[in-house]
Amino acid sequence: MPDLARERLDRRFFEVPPRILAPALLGRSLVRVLPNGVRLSGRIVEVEAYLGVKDRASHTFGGRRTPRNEAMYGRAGTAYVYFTYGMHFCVNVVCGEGEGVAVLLRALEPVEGIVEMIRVRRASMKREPTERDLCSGPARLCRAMGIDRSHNGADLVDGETLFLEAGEAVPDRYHARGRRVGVEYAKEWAARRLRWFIGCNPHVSTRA
DNA sequence: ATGACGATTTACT
DNA sequence: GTAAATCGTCATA
Repeated sequence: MPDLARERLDRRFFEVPPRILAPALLGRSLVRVLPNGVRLSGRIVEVEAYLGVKDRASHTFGGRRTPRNEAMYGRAGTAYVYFTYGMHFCVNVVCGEGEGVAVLLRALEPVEGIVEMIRVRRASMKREPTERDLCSGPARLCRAMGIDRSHNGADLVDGETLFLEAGEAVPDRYHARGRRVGVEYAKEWAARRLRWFIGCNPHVSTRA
């Protein structure tokens, strides 16, 4: 019989507002297939919604549209990968209807390819990484999963190297919410509770 | 051409 | 808790 958790999420799943998609992504699987065929995956345990042109914390705030954020205006189910702080990549799931809205993937619980993830993450740390160090942050998970500039604009619905599988949705009663991280510059938008995570999960980036 | 700034992570005090 | 690392991007000139 088919393994329902390994079914892909269909396009319609992503064609919803970011505040709907964000919590719906908890418990789903982000899958990366390396050039050598090795499969890496993680269960999504923390996300943030970015509400587009009206949201001061969003890269598309005020209708800003540049080569960098172009992918964020793409069709629902597109990956928006950006480079920041001169050294880190972060990945978003574009949603809505081409209006520049997306959900940032902030933390995963490693599932497949953990040994490979440890090997990669070890390179950027002085001490030996623990399993909790691997994907507990938006840039950490990209590093561990081998996600970079080349995945910007990739299709997470039909893609071959980076995509989402159904996994198992997390019931609302296990959801925790809070302010988004690192967006203090966004003034009143910084206080909005647009971050969702699995409250009891040790792989989230921060619990606050 | 220049300068300020990150949707972060790491190590160190 | 604080500070350094590090550079692509974009607004300004």
